[in-house]
Amino acid sequence: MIEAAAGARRVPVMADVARLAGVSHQTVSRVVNGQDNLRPATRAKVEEAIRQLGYRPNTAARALVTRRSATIGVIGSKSGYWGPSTVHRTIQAAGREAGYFVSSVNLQSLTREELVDAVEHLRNQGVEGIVLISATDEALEVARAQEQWGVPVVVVEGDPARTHWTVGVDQVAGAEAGTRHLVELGHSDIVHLAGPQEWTEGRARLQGWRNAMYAAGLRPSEHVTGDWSAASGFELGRRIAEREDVTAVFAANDQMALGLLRALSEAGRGVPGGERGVSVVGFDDIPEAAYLIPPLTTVRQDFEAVGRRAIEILRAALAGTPEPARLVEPELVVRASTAPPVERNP
Amino acid sequence: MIEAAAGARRVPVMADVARLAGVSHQTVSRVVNGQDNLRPATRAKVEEAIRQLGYRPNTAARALVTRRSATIGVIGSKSGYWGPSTVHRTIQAAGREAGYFVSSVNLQSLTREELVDAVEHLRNQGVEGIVLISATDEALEVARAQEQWGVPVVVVEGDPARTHWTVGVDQVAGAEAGTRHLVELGHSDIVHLAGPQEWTEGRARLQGWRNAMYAAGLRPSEHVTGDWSAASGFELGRRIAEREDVTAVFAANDQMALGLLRALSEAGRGVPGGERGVSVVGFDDIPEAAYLIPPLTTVRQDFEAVGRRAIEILRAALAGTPEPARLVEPELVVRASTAPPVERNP
DNA sequence: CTGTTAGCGCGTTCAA
DNA sequence: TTGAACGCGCTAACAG
Repeated sequence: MIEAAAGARRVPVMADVARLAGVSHQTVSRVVNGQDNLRPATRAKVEEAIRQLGYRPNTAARALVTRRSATIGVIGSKSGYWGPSTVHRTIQAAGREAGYFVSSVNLQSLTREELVDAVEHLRNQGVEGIVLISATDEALEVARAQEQWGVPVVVVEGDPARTHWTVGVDQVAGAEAGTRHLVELGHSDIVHLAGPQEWTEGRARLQGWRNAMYAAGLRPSEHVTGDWSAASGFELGRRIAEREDVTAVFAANDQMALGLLRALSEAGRGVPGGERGVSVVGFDDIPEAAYLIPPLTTVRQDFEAVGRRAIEILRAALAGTPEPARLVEPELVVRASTAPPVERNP
Repeated sequence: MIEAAAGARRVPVMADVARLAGVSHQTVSRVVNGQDNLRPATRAKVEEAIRQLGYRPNTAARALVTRRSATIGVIGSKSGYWGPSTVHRTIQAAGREAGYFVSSVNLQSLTREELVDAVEHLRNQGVEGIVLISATDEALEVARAQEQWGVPVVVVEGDPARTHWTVGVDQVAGAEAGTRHLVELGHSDIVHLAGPQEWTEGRARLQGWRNAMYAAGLRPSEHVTGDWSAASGFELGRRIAEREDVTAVFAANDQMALGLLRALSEAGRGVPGGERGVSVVGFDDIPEAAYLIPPLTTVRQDFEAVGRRAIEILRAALAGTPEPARLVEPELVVRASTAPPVERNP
């Protein structure tokens, strides 16, 4: 370390600022932390010294003494679906605005092992709280043990019955609205192209579809289950396309709807019109939804609201004044992929 | 703090482990850091004590004394396009695998001010290095001043001439391949639906298109410039659809191609066939590309390779053994949206 | 192979 | 309103 001693440029520390300003390091600390019992002249001197030296407080030292890392962790998943990744980005922005550093870890798969690993990783970093984005059953189970984690955990789209703090969109209401729209157009044979049932969203949307069917006095036919991907929407769509009685499909997300649109198109079944036509409703309102062929009627989720709300809840929990879960309302966006069914000639 | 002293459960520290194991805290440190000059029996004792207490090292204290935060920062953008966000997720995974904590900040817009802010934020956190994902001119300019930042910065899709460390896909080669494919099918009037020209990707793809046109002895017609979104692809596509002479379009990304497909469809111009048909090539190969109507021929980028490579380069830079930039090769994926032009009856 | 000592840079006492 | 002393939990350097 001879070089350092000899004057190689070191990162300036509080003591350097104190020396330059002619005060104690303690006074510098007060300026940095915005305390008000300081003579304006003193403050000015210190601020000038800070500027001149380009001083910045050492986060590690501060964290060590305050026992607060000013960091929160976010657990997302590696798959880049529009919804979760938008929530993730919003959380990062909101977390930073709230004065936190945001550390992320993306899971390859939502297995118990990977999840526990991620939590370990974040706890090692000393995060003050965690937001968990992908709510599968396994994730919820792990999150349930949060008392042991020592830090509050907010689960996005979690099951209120199984997690302490949660935030999300009213998935059931959204699915009901999407299905009801089809019912009101006159459809009665409405198939549900469902999402994976180990996801809370997948289950809730299935439930909403059923609710709306029963409410209309219709018997929900069986549903088919995909994996959120366009590929699965296409594969399952081919089978749906063979069923001439079907006049409408409510898909659990826009990607699957997209694959479905192509399957229908290939099968020569128009969307929405024509004698063998099929109406399609999606879920999410991805940015491309309005530009599909045809433009997709879908249920919009305000992912940014969810992300912001997640941070609000986490902050409240950290402050010791927990807030109740509150659902964000989804909104039906009607475009060109839905229309009344055309009379069929038997 | 009487409660604490009275025995309220504290987070265990190294000294607690040492006491329980009957060794010095230094020995515990050695175990924790995996040094090998330890008697197996001692190590076992310590490990048992660690397990029993649920001890975990305090990152802040370690960072303070080692002057290493074990954290790297990633700067991305709030817009959630497939490419950048895939790279972002991969970087997070690769960074963590390399033993780092990964702190992210997503920019609302890529203005100079926001960028400087993000860098400040990350430096305050004491990150050891930074990966900057969105390479616009402003971003590159800010990155250029990295000598002042005190930490190495890797720019994804940066301009090798203007940034120290960079990694990316050979955009020019990709655009050449996409355009050449159209040329080889027999098209000569190939329009380029370009990306924003302040993005290095946007410029490089334009350049590749031009190169391929000249190489084929064709005169590149003027290009139109979008903003990467499906909306802009649709708007510009409507104008392109009016030009009956155009038989092919090379779009700078898949989202714009998606919007374009709809514009062409609305204008009654088939893709790819028919007398007024238009062939379309995209760029990126988003997961939905294979399920558009028709399935999109496009240039695939290996975003995960880019993300992994970014971490490799950053690690090398941190280790003081910088590696040269190396481009990832893109790959043409031929699907159904391209075909030879049909003879026109004038 | 293991223990002792001395900080890392900062905030929290207290006293002045 | 300001300063001095102390310690946060850990690793580095040395001694044994």
